[in-house]
Amino acid sequence: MPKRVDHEERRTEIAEALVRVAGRRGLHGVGMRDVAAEAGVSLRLVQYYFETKEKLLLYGLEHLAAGFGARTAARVRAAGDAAGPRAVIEALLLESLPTDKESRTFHLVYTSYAVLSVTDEALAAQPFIENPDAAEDALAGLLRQAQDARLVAPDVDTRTEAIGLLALSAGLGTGILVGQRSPESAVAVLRHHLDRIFRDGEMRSAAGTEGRAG
Amino acid sequence: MPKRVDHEERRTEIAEALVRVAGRRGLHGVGMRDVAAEAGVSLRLVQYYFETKEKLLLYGLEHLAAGFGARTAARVRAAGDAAGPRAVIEALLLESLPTDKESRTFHLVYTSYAVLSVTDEALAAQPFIENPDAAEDALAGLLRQAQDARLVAPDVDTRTEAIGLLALSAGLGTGILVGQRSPESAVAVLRHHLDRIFRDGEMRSAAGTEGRAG
DNA sequence: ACCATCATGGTACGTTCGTATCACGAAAAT
DNA sequence: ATTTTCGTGATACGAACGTACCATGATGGT
Repeated sequence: MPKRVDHEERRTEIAEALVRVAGRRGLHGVGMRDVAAEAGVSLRLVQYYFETKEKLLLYGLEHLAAGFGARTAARVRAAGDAAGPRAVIEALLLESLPTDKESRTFHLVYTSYAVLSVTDEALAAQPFIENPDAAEDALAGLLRQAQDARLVAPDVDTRTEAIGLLALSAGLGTGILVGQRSPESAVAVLRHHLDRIFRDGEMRSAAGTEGRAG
Repeated sequence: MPKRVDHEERRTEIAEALVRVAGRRGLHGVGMRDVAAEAGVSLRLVQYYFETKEKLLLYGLEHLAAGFGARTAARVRAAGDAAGPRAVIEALLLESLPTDKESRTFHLVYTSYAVLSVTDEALAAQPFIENPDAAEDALAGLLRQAQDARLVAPDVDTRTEAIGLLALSAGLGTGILVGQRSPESAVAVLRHHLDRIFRDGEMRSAAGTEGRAG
């Protein structure tokens, strides 16, 4: 047999080529031939590793989501070493803003997938439910953690606040994507809301501490 | 000449057919023939009233945006007769949530357009900047108005809050669209944030009134 | 050394899409 | 009454797309 290539690695390369061309020309209008050319392989090869386009798209979505998860985890880990919950939360939310070109590509393609999944039942809407739910749980946990550390007021509904922050950052992200809003202003708005949550926490928990512990 | 048909009316009918089929099968994968069949006319007719597909898509976007604007204005007008700024703002924000099927279609197709506009330069990104900017101005104005009526604390940055509310509602809308979130919970989150803005206003402006006016 | 199998290339096929072309009836203009 | 222009239909065309098919080196197993 020939050189016994690593299939998974090859699939990854092709999937990344798919994401690249989708970031340039849009997920619509990306064809097998485009992916093949971008990956530097023949059309047959793309067919070989992914038998059908649908499977290619599905794998591309999984790869995209996995990459985002890893990037976010790395960013959170990097921020979580020294700083407190606020920094971790900020890192988590800022990662989901299309600030640099790489992040821009991710958000564009991911949003394209999300829109596609509404009408194309083949593209499971599962990732678009599970992943946000996981993020929501994580963020709610971090907020609760901050609440325990008296950085956030005890009467704050961490679940609702987590939902709101994620939806806010998603909305700001699309605003950046379509060119309506600058990344800087989006970051400012996001920080403003974080300030609100954490500032209120300081004030009220300080008052609460006085009342309770003298 | 034959029956001298109203061009604009015909274009509207076809554009609405476009939106309908786009809501069912997605904006991608909507072809001239599909639109023609949905509108109950021949392919040639679609070509006749819109020479090219690009022009059809553009007109469809304009029609969609105009319809949304009219619907929002009507809803705001209906709410603005009796109630205060809070009700008006709530009406404005709730209209931009895909609660019923009609609104769902609008949001899906509009979002599809937005995603398209990022890569297809033909589809002007203009509507996706101008319209949100207008909504932002309107909402900021309403908040300022509420601030003048002492319903919102004077130290609230109305512009930032308007941006945040709109981004929040956009993000919640996508969450509903992909099936991650129920319309009810989205409405609850939105109301929660409105409560926060207006509740803080009552408390602080009451305190401020005592301090200033005794 | 042989052979079965893996990796890869080239290419053809059927479909669908947007667009262009040809054709014709019908009514306003003259 | 004729002519010209408008509205509409049917259909053809070229391109692009996803997929299928055939071919062929290369190499690990025996």
